[in-house]
Parts: sequence; C-alpha cells; structure tokens
Amino acid sequence: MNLPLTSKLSRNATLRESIADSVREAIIQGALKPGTKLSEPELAKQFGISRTPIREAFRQLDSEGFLKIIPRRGARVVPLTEKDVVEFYEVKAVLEGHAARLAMPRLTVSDLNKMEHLNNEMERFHREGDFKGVFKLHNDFHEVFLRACGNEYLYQLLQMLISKFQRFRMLLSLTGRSEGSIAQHREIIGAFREKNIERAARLVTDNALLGREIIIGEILKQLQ
Amino acid sequence: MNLPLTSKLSRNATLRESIADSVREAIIQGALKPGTKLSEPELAKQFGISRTPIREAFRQLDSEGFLKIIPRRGARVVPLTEKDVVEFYEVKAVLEGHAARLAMPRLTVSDLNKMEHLNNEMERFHREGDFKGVFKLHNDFHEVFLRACGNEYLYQLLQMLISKFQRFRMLLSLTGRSEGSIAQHREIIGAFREKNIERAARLVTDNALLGREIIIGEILKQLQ
DNA sequence: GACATCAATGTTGTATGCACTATACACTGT
DNA sequence: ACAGTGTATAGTGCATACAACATTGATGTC
Repeated sequence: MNLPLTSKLSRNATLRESIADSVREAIIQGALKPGTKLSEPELAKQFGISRTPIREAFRQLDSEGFLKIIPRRGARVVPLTEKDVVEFYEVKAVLEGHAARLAMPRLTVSDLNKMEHLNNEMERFHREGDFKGVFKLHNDFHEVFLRACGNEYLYQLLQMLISKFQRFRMLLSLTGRSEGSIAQHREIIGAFREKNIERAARLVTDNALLGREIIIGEILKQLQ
Repeated sequence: MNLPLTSKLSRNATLRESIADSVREAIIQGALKPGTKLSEPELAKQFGISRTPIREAFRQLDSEGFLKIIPRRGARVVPLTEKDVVEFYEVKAVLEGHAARLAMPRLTVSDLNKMEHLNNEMERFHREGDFKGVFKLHNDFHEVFLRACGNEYLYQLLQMLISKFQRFRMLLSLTGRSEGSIAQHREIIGAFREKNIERAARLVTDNALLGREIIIGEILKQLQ
C-alpha cells in the first residue's frame, strides 16, 4: 500500500481530514483491497506524521463504513459481499425511483436538455471506447434529477450510499456494457418530458436494477 | 451536561466506545440540546479520563450525524430543522413502504399475530396514558416487518436513520396522539393478511407520513 | 457610543511515551 | 509429530505535553 497524501490539501484541512480523504479515495479506487489490514504506525511513517490523526481518521472511516475496526486488533478494509451489493442496489433503486418522482415537477427544460446532452455524450464516449468517461457521464446524468428532487436529505443520503459502493460501481465501466443504460436514459428523458411520473420512477428504478444485474453477472464472479 | 458512564461497560469496550455510547444516548434522550457545544477538556474531566478517547468518540459521532465538528472550532450537537424532519420522514416513508413490500411474502402467521398483539397492547397502554410504553410498542410493531423484509442492509440503514431522529420521534409519544396510528396498524395487518402488497406498502408509507404531520404540527412549533 | 486592535485565556490539533493486549514463534513435555 | 506453555515483538489504547489557533474582554481611537 502506498497512499500519497492528496495533492490538493485544502489549506484549512486538518491532517485527520486529509488522511481520511486519502484512505477513503484509495478504497474507492480499489488501491486498497477489501480485507487489507491497515497498520497505524506504518501509515504514520508513510505520511510522515504521528499516529494520532491516523487513528482519528480511522474512527471516521469506520463510521462511514469503509473500515471495520475491531478493538485492540486493528482496522481492515471492509469486504463487500454479493449479498451487500444485491441489497444495496435494491435500496438505491427505490430511493432513486422516488427521487425521480419528486424531481418530475421541478425539472426545467434546461435540465432535460442537459440530460439529453449528457446521454448523447455518453453514447459517443461509449462508441469511442472511453469507458471511464462513460461512467462519469452516467453519474452526471443521474446527478441532474437527483439534485432536482428538492429533498436535500435524500440527495445526501444517496451520495453517501453510492460512495460506499463506488468501488464496485467503477468496475461497471470496465465491462463496456452501457448500451442498455443509454437506451434506458432516453426513455427516462421521454417519461420526464411527457410528465409521466410513474413511468419515470419505474424506469429509473429499472436502470438501477440493470446496473445490479451487470455487476453481479460480470464482476462478482471474477472476484471469487 | 452530566453524563454518567454507562453502568454496564461490556468488559471488552474501549473508553472511546463507552463515551460514544453515552454521548449518543444523551443526545437521543434530549439531555444534550441541539446546538450545545461539547468541550473536550470538560468532558474529559467529567469522565475522569484524557481527551484522546473523547476526541475519537467525537469523530465517530460526527460521521453518525449526531455531532458537527468544525475544524479548530469544536463540536456541537447538530440541530435538526423542520426541513430536516420533513425530508427525513419522506425517506423513511419510502423505505419502510418498500420494506413492507419485501416483507409481504416472508411474514409468517406468527409474525402477524405478534403484530396484532403488539398493536392491542399499544391501544391498552394508550388508554392507560402510558405514552412512553406506546412509543416503545410502536417501534416493536414496525420492527417485526422491517426485520422480516429480508434485506439486512435496508434494515440497518433504517435503524441508523431512525436513531438520528429518535430525539424528535420520542417527542411524538408526549402528544398522546396515537389513535390514528393504531387504526392504521390494524389496516396494515389486514393488508398483510389478505396479501394486498400495494395496499400494505401504501399504508405503511401513510403511517410514516402521519407521524411526520403530528411532529410538525404539534412539536416543532413549540421548539421555536 | 461604535468600532478596531491586541493581549490573555481557553481550546483544538498533533506528537510522543507508556502500559497493556494480541500474535507469532520457540520451547517443553508427551 | 503434536498440544500446550512461555516469551518476544509488534500494535493498539490512553495519557500527557506543547504548539497553533480561536475567542474573549480590555484598551485605545475615532
């Protein structure tokens, strides 16, 4: 493990924050594999600081669900099982579907055009084989109506949940299987445009569940 | 603020855990009011320990949403605004409704009988004016089908969200307005029994939203 | 009186040290 | 070999110390 302190240390950040951000990012990006044990002295030496901020960052990451700390036995990167992924996507599907419902009356024409644009870009990136770009655009697309739902709490909650499973979702982009999602996005935009609230919610839910199927079908089996 | 260390210190607990539990409980119970600033040295003196475990507990409670830590400026009990409550209940309603959907095919006759029993007890306690008992039974009632939903992740998530808003929900019991909820519970049991999945989900959602209306109508105005 | 300045005080952030627990490994006896 | 015991080592939990920062209240200026 070799984690660089994030380059852009916001000048006001405490060491604890920087460490938490670095480690979280490393877990999300997959640089720290599930089950890896993190040793306080080792990380401290690596970052050239004392154990104190490391420990505090660990406590935080534990609460956020990235690390599991067992008292007196150290911290490990939490492994996510297939069951976790299945259950997580079930929740994501429900919450995003509801966010779509809430967003419906609040989406502006400009929002919809933006979604259309993002989806077109997504298709282009997909054709060009830039799967990482596809992944980012996919997130941007969803971001539009999630933000527009008007329920700040729901939005933040979804962001938190998603970040915890980001390491799996990123693997999605490696599969290159985005055509289905792009087609669904078109339908979603259509449902929003014609103000068909239940159809939009249903499609958004289906879109999440499609992501789940791809992950489970294509990825989890490789990790065993 | 005067927090006794929880009497039953599980022998394996670290000080950090005990402190986190004590402070969390104090916030939930309302002993620590929203906005209260928590001073590390003061708490340390009160518990007769050093600042280190206190600080670590604070980081944890921050991630859990009970405290807000502003770097170099200390920790405060997070105030919950009316907006937070409104938005939280919206999410709770959706998730519990979906839990009901998932639970439907998994609920046993014994589960349903238990729910019926709990609801009857609830009514009795209500008649006797034991509102605290009503509150506990209300939670137990919901616990039955939430647990039965089979999605462990969803269950845990709901528990986490609910605990964060427990301090408001507890105030619910003070209003003594439980008749509506008890009647809804009866309908919920009925819907479960006749396997009407959408009706059950709808009723559970409505039950959550009723809780929201009562809180907003009866309580928030008093806090201003 | 209103406002800015600055010292004094309190509080947080980090480093360091020590005690205690967990873990690994060698040793003993069978 | 093997199970069990003891010991060395490393790692965690907590306490303490100090530096950096925030806050407060007093002082001075307009």
